Amino acid sequence: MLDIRLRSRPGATSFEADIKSYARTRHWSAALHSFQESSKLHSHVSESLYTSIISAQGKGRQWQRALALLSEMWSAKLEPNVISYSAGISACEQSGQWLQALALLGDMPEAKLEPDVFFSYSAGISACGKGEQWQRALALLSQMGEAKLEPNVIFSYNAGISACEKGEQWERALALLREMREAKLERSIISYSAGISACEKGEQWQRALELFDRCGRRSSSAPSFSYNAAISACEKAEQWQRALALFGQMLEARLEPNVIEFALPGVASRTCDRGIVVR
DNA sequence: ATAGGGTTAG
Repeated sequence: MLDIRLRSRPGATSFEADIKSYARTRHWSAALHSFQESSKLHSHVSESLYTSIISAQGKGRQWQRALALLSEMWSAKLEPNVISYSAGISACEQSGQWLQALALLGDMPEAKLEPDVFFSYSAGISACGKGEQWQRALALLSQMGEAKLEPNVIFSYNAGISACEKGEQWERALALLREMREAKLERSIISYSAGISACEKGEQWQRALELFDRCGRRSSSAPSFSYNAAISACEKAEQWQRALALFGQMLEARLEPNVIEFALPGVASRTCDRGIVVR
């Protein structure tokens, strides 16, 4: 009996668990609803719970809600910290609201918070990239340099390369890769993949393949991304033999191509009809 | 001790 009553009015921890599991399973509005219930029942809602729910709103592309929750924190006498702000910036980024993302980033010093290289800046740079604001993305990158936000700027560099890619600035993307090398920053498979994609958009398939060779395409983190970008570059340049060769290499390396990778070299219909590999 | 996002293809 007692158990049932306890369950019908769950405590804070149970709400937290519920909310997080809703967020994991992408039930954003259920997460928010659960959160609102929990706010009603408990006088105190933790910063971390607010941050989780802000993040969940971002994933559900509900940037207005995310921003509203962030300002609600102040009225609830909670102090949003770097993590809360980063979640907010990220929410704006995911919703394509680069201006809002930059506004939040700019608000941080006023709240006596120092933007974090790992998340605040990279989310802001990504937001600019998505909004086709590569100049602003690069401005943020150099702003970080001035603020001496070293050494782990790899994430931000990668976001910057991607911003150049989206803005069709392949030369600048390559320049960033070079800068990374000079600064002795580790260029991950992600850095290279973003660079390859930039070359692809700029119709520089030879350069794309050069980068592909350089990145080693070993099974580090997500090698299929770099294969994908390289195959796509060949496909755009009508280098179908090369695209097929890369595709073959992918199979040899025991990477499982997905449907799109099948489609790219123009072999999709034949191979897929025979039901090979694709699941 | 509890939260936060670095890439791509169609």
